[in-house]
Amino acid sequence: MEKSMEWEQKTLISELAQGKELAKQLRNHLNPSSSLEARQSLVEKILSSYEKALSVLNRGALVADQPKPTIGIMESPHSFSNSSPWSEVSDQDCKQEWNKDANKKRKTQPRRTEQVKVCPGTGLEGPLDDGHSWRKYGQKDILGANFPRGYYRCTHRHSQGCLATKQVQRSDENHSIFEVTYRGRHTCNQASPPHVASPSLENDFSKQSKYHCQQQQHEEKPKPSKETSRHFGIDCHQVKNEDLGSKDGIFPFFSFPCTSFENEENNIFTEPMIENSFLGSFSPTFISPATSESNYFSVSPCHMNSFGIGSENVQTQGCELTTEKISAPTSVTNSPIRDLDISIDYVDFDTTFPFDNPEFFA
DNA sequence: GTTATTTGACCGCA
DNA sequence: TGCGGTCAAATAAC
Repeated sequence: MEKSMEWEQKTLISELAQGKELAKQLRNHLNPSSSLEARQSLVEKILSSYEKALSVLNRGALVADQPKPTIGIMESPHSFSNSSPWSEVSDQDCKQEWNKDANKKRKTQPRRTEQVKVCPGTGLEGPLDDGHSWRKYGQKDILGANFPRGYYRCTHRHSQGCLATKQVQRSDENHSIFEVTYRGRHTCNQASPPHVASPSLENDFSKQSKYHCQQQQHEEKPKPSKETSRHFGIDCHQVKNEDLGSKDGIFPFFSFPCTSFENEENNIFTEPMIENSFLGSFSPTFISPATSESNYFSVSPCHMNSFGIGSENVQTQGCELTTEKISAPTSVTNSPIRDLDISIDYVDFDTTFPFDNPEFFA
């Protein structure tokens, strides 16, 4: 508990410090010779940092007096209770929603959207490995979208009644970006074999020649072998929390690629810290296997700083982000920690934290 | 033979 | 009634 608070504190400090650092960089970019792109990028990063910090604070205020769920294994949706830190509005909604027939549509179901950018050449071979196994159950042309939307559900749907689903939609504007929308909550307890190369989502969409536009074709690569698929990477991974009207935290997690945690200076997640603070509490999903659309990507070190989200465009849509869970799938070959699922929920937030202490913000 | 994917059909909501 | 989401049979891959 104490460790958790310390970790949260570090998170806040890290985010704020990062914001400060980025602001400094932005200042340096204020001269006319600096590119607009660079400035915009910095602004986004700064906003991201502060949003992150604020979300931690907001959530902390919300959950301070509430018991925390154990992380990792998604709670059964039927087990939602008002004692959950994710209660508030969404709990009721979710209970209502989830009590319905699992097969019924749940349009109001809380969801979270991630944007996964595929870097051509280093490309991404599939949707993010969020530590769960997914099976595609449908694909649909969406009005106004150039690319079809893929529908996936947890492979443990039948065996364990896991109702989690996700939708993968290739972005129209940027074909290298996949928007992954998660719905439902994993109730499965995964105990699967290690990562295995799997069919790629990129291929999935690539195969659909009718959706190929000329512009895109140069981006599309021939179907890589399983071996080569390991060398693809994510350039950017944006995470949005949608439907936050629910304030639910049903998907209270970020998901981002991370590095191998080898740089203690840039990463607050040093290996010992991870082992001591995180791994011990992680669910099996933390070390879950590759999924049918798992990624095997290498991640540039810059993608993991401070909270590991720094250079990621982590966005929260709508209002507050009440809880967060961090998933940091990494290359099997690159990282000693393959899948990192870190829930900040796990961290107890103490409202007695000395925010009024000037030293904290120094 | 088993498992995963594809795809047309169906259902329900707006 | 159109559209998004899901089902389930057919097919492919392993």
